[in-house]
Amino acid sequence: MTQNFIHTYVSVDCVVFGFDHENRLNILLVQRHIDVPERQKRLPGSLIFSNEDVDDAAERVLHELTGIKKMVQKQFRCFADPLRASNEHDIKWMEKEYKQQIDRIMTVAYLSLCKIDHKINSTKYDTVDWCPIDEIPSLPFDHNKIINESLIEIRRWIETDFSIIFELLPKKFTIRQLYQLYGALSEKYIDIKNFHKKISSFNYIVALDEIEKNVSHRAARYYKFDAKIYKKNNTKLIK
Amino acid sequence: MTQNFIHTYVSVDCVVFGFDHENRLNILLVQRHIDVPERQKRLPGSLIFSNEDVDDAAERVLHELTGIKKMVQKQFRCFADPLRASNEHDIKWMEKEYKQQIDRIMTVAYLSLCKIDHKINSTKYDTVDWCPIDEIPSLPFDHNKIINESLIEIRRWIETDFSIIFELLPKKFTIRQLYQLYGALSEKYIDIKNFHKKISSFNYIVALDEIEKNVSHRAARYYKFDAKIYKKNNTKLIK
DNA sequence: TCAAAAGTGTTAACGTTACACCCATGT
DNA sequence: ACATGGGTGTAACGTTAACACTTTTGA
Repeated sequence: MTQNFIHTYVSVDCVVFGFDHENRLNILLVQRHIDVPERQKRLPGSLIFSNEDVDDAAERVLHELTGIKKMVQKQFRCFADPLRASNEHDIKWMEKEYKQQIDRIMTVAYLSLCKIDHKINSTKYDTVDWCPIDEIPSLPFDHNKIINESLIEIRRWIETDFSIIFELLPKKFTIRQLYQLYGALSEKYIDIKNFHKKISSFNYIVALDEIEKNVSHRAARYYKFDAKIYKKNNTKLIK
Repeated sequence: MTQNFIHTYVSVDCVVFGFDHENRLNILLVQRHIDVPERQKRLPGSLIFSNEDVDDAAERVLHELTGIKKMVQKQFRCFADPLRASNEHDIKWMEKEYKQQIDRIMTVAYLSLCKIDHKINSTKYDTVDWCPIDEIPSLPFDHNKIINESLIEIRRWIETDFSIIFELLPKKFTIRQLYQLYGALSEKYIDIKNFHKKISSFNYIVALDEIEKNVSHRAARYYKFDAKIYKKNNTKLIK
């Protein structure tokens, strides 16, 4: 009986979202030359060290991935299907990557958000690419499942704390940009005019002097998000 | 480098909520005679087996705890502080419980809900007691921390899916009972009269013929919750 | 001048809040 | 009779939704 208890490796995997200029959600996928011939895209992740908490491991992975120190991160689910690492290719890859036989592996999945124009400076991966969520290829392990769950989770997150949406937008943004992003993240439809009126009525959405340039229509005003004001009286977008 | 990767035991711990007749949230705590002299209350939990998924382990723990087969359960967080199992008493307890040296242990915490009048038929524990959340004693490991987080989580859960609140109520309930429970689980204040009107307007809240007995005021009607109707048009309590 | 989107204004519908009022029951 | 809570009605208020109208800009 007692010998049946699991004694396992544990990893973290990070789903990093970005919002591109064609109004699509994207996810960061990585590749390394070292992975040839199993070379294929995957979610960034790592086994956790013996004296490391999972949150710290996720922070480390995110830093190795982007070069950014403090990214917003949220643990959302532990994936522990006993067969999740039983694919032949995946087993080979693990042996190569970790230089030891690994039987079973559990992973704790994290969600993170990144402004898509932010420079990505990876110390670990050779290739780090944004991939639109509609074009995610078949990934190793249960990474496709993790991504599907993360989509549910990011939507829930926006409902709970609207302000995290600004992590995905440039510092200066137009209300249309915010509208498009909100549309990509929420089931609820709002008329853009009414959205405009509502958003601009919030005191934590601060109008800037700057407006768009070289657009073939009336230029939109840029706005910024003021986190301090938001914290004082955080209004839900939809009551 | 490679030898530094964690290779660890993993457990699940279950926070089971109940709602008592004094309108207090309660949590199930357990004790076993075998635990003497370290005997103390703790959250129910178990190491997971080598061929077991975490969700299945939680289901097993809940069944061993209550005798109930299919309880509502929700994974809410992995706790992996490297020092969470470093207390001397906790280490001794683990040796006794699992008959092997255990260095580090991660746990995946689950939230579950139970009608407080349901008969508890534990196959594993000698003592299973409801404990009001205001009277939770000091518990081993990080169980107090887990409970604190579970309170945040259950509130979030109610916001996302109002219907789970009925898992905590008897099958027949008065609107006042529902109101008290909602008050214990939500920050939002609603006037009881308006709450009554709103709730009774929902078609998934079905009025029964039965009314209260032996109360020193006008007897309240009993209602039941119809999950099928709810699923068709799930209305949020507060938009 | 046209197309496209910014931005403002108006109104009706809807939901919420705050009470007033009557009902039923045990003490 | 009174206290306590059940249950219904209503009017004021605030928010949302739908849409008309004006403004700005490039082609």
